[in-house]
Amino acid sequence: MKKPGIAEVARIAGVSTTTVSRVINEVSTVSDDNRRRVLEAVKKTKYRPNPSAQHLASGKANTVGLIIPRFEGVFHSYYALQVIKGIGLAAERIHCDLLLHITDGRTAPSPAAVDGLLFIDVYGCEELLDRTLDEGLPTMVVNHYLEDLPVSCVAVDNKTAAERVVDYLARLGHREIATITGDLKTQAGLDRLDGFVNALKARQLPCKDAYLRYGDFGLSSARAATEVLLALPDRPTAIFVASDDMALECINVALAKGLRVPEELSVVGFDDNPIAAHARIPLTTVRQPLSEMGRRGFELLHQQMKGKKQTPTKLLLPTELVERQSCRQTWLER
Amino acid sequence: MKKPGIAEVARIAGVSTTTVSRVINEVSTVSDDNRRRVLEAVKKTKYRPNPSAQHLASGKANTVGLIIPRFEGVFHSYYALQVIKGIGLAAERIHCDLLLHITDGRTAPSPAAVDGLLFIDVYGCEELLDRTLDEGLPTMVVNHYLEDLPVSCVAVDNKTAAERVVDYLARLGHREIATITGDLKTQAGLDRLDGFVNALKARQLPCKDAYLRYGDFGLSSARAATEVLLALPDRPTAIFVASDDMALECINVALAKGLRVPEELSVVGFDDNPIAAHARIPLTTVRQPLSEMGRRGFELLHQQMKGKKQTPTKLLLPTELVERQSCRQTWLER
DNA sequence: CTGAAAGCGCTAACAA
DNA sequence: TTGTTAGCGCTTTCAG
Repeated sequence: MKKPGIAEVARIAGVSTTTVSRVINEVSTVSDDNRRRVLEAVKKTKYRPNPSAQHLASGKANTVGLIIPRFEGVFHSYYALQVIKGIGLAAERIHCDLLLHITDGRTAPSPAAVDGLLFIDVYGCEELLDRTLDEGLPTMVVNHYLEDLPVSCVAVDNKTAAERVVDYLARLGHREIATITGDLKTQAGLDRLDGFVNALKARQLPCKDAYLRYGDFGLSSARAATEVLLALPDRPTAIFVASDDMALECINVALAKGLRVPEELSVVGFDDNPIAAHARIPLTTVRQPLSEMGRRGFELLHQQMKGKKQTPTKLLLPTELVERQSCRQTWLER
Repeated sequence: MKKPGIAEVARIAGVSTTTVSRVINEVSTVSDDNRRRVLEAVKKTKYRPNPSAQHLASGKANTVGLIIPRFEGVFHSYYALQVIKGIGLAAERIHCDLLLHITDGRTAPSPAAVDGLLFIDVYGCEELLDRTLDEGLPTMVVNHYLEDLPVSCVAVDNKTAAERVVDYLARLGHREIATITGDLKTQAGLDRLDGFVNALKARQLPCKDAYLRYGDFGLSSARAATEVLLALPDRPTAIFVASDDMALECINVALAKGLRVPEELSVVGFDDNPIAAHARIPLTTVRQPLSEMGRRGFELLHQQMKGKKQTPTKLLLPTELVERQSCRQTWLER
């Protein structure tokens, strides 16, 4: 009792394999009568078409390659998983296969095996990306906005998010605003810093070098940065921290030094980790649509795959400032 | 300039397609001379075999299906990602493709498309697993130990880990030991509780009902549980918490109530999250070999795939107690 | 609306 | 050691 083939189904239904193929692919018109009989035979035999054969015969793989750069940093948070979730669910919905590759850029799915490639960021995979683009394979990059490359991408609008944090803090009356950055080797880290500095300048707020502390998304770096900041003679009244983990650590340090948060120090994080809402002092932070980024990326790629070769789509997803209890109006302004 | 096929390579090398196939698959013997010429032609044409065609012709897909249950809880920590990483790197190493499916159990990769199936846990996918087993497809379950099913699995030895935590705490002189459990719908949650209770009984330590607080891996549940525990007239001197996130929250609550940690309350977590080492009070916790679990699971499955149908392998991976600074000897015993 | 026949790109006997 | 020849299981013209 081996696997039934399309021929077996055809025999049972009393039609040709062509007709079976037609109803499987919901293509062309088939008489209701025949359709019914085929469906019946399919159920009876538990027939499942062989994807490889379909691919070979039709030229469509119905598969997208998912590239996850083999970069340690990627795995240090729940970040990537959220994105993968968005991609995975979107793919599942339309019954598209995902070929997962965690790679340092030197290995990759065979172009012949996929209809398109979806990169979760591009660390170390720049060459691979270039090659893919050359081959004309539909490609999408998620979580990294590539300004100059003719490739579709969807990322979170980190700059605007940072600017809005500054706006928010400024509206609360803060003028002495510092930041603890993320890893500046990442685009997220860089953009959040950029947006921060831009907003400060735009509002003519002081932008002291001493207020720019460089972190790397690690807790230790946040701790060190906070300590420096709080020891400053003109210590800031608010700190924009580039991740929730770091922000929570920042608050810990401040509290330990006897500072009251948010009364004497306002802190804003970034991510909206589940942990942020449940922290000792519920954290005001920036929510990023990670799953949505994955979903949108996949959906856009999928359109690209079946549509004409459109010009690359570039998408920047908006964030949302989630107000909780780690910020307060400065008494100076009251 | 379309994709070169094996025929094109053969033509350029001046040999038959069979010979090309032979050198591609490193099979049978080919004269050094021919091998060289084929390799050259391959390089020149940038030839890459079409996996679907290979699959169809050879019957080997060189692909394993990776099943991730579509269960919200799975995505709430960095947990799954570590496991995926282990699997992904192992697969990459031997150039095996991974077909990713995030599913609620009602969809699955076509059995014809894969040589084996690797489940990351089984929530909601029990039926799928049964069906797979019936079909005789090589199967492996990771992160869930299935005692009674004839299926290979590798999981973390949560019970023993919990027992060793109790041992450790007891050696420190603690007798009043409480626990905050994880979600008891998960095997990890259940086993950690089991191990805890067993160890208490084995050492004839008090095992009061009031000391067993049910959490769900969420921070709120940890907070509530801790508050109850600390309000007890005979409040425990040590708490074993089923996850680092919850343990950190537990410490937060204790600290807020004016308790000193670890002087007045020892806390042990579980996971060894990156965050545990960098917490205000570096957390003593249990390190679980997540990536290794993934890697081992994959490797075992792979052997199963190419070897004979062996009897299922069941593996329980040992954990490691990481001593940091959240526990202390009780003064009672000094 | 239906089916016969020709492959899709590759591998695997089987001969030579 | 090499090449010839059938397919693998499906889709797709192209007639009917």
